[in-house]
Amino acid sequence: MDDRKLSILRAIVTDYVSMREPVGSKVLVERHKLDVSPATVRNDMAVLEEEGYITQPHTSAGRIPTDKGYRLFVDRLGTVKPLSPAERRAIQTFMTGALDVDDVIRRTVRLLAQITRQVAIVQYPTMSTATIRGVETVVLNADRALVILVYSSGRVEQRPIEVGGASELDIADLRGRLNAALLGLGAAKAMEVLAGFLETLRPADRVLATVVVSALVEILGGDPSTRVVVGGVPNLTRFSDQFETTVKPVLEALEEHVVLLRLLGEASSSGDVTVRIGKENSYEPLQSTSLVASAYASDAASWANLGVVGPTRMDYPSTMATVRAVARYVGRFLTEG
Amino acid sequence: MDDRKLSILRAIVTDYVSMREPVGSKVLVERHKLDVSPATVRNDMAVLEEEGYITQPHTSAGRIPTDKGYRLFVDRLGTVKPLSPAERRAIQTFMTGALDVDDVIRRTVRLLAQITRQVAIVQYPTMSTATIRGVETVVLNADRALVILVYSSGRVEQRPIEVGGASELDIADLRGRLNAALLGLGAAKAMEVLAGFLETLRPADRVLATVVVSALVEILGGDPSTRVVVGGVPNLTRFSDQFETTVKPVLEALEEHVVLLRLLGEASSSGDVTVRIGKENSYEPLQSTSLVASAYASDAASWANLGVVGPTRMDYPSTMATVRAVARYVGRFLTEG
DNA sequence: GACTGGCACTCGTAAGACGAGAGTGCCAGA
DNA sequence: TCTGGCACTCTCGTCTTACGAGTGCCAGTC
Repeated sequence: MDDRKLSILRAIVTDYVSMREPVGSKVLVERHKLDVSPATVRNDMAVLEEEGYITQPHTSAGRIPTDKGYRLFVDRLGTVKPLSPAERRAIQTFMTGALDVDDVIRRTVRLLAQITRQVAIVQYPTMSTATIRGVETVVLNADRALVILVYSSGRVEQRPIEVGGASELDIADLRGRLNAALLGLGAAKAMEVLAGFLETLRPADRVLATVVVSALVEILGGDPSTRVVVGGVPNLTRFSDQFETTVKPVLEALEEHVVLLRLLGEASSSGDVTVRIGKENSYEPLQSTSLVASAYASDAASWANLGVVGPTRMDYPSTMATVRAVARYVGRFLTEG
Repeated sequence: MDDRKLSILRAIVTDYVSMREPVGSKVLVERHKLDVSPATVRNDMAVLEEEGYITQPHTSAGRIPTDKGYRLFVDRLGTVKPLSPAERRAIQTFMTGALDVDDVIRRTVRLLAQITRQVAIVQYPTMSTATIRGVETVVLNADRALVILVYSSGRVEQRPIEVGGASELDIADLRGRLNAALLGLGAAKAMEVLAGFLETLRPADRVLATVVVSALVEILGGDPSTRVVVGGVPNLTRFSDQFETTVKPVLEALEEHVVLLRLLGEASSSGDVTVRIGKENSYEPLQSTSLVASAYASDAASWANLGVVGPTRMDYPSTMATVRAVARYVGRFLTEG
């Protein structure tokens, strides 16, 4: 991959992000003073298209980046864009006067949505370090049983369920799998795992599992760290084109808090800001969007996540810088007072 | 106002609500077996239009109801539509397994959004009966002061503010006005009043007042009863027509929780379900929608509000029945345990 | 006096035609 | 390897036209 081709890709991405329309060879040469002719650029673009980095909406339109193109841009081409003084100031001061954790989170969401002008998602901080010590089941009679969740802190929660005549063997087997999957996890992580747990089972086992998992989800839902707060939804209107096909699924996805929790968790398992672009997202309704996420320190030992969701056509350098800065700031605020 | 004209108005409203397009004289006669000819209906429609109950989107289209038409329908024509068995069952069971108040509210929002297929708004229940005993101010120096809020329970909250050189006289005057407006109110009511407080002042006084009111809003924001939870936002997509003009302002309005709190409070100050249709709403971005709201008992002595927001073209009888039923059920659940 | 059938009229919408413009791919030549 | 030139394609906006739904009005009937 040629240096010039990379510059062209970079130019296409930045131009498309700011102009919001397919970019052609001529305007590209003009706006980025590449020292070659449009024809040369066209040849390079043909290669870039061949290799899947850009695509044409239709013949005789300019090119737009593909998910793969954005990925390359984010990984190798994006230059770190420093925050504007106004943004820096906003981040420095947005916590002054925060009342409690609820308030901190609400402020964080608002800030993140406002600066990035996108939809912000913030997970509640993990306050307890308790992890799951075990899942137990107690069969009461042919129809009913108890699901019991034991935390390392010693706390115990239980829910009655209807087992609809499942055999004790089945129940024991499921319990084993659940323990294998959940042991040692915090509430939030456990919730994430449960979100994808049913798919790991044979369809025949899912009837019983659905009931048990629901009970566990209800129990875990009592823990603040399994919750997320969403803000800046009106920013979705800046998608503008195609409402029914693009915005509707995203709106629906944003109400699926458990899914959001999982996506945030997947995205920011590594240390720094992480980006999931379009189809890289495991959740289909969000595959026309990108997720920029980061973990933040919620106390000395534990982490929670936050991020923003926006169109794949987003200003990645700025967004990443903002998410990183906010995550660091909130982390410092929560851990140091 | 003639009996037949009323039937025609009723027919127009129900037809337009279910078909979502302007309704003409011919189809009206066919679908509602009115025993008159289309020409007669047309004459009546001309009168109804004259009197402002219906209107034509353009010359050769059918008629659609105006806000005034819906109002008459709601007040005099709507027949109470009983809930479907499925809905009744959903309401009966949706609370089973609720963990805490947070969970009750989340479940209520989800239920309300799901049954009405509209956007649901639920105010947090009022848990404390504390009211405001007084607003105090302490001037620290030329620039800084303290705003102090004293509750009847004895609790005291304070915030520092920057007064930017306002005279002690101005500050005392403002304090007097605030006390007059807020004394004896609960946190939620106080928040509602503050939402409209600035407009009651002369523009010259607003600079200082803005600062003080913000401080009070921050303090009051600590009380759960000043919070609202919104759900079912994806249902907005069923507006479908005109995204930019219709849905965007509504989305933005839905993030203005203080405004929502005020609207809910205004709407359901009376006992039963209340409806605000289109322009009847005091908040401009929501004037293309209707609000159906009701109070619910949050404990033995106090009330909070809930409701749904939808297009003015909504099924009022069903929506009202649902809101009423949910409000009653939640009230009973909270007061009786 | 109230209702009805008939008729001319209006106006939005869908479908087609058409030109302009943007952008491309390709090729021959530097 | 790059460039200028050129024919080609495809979208988009505009214009025209035909259609159909729905109306208002009027003269006639019960």
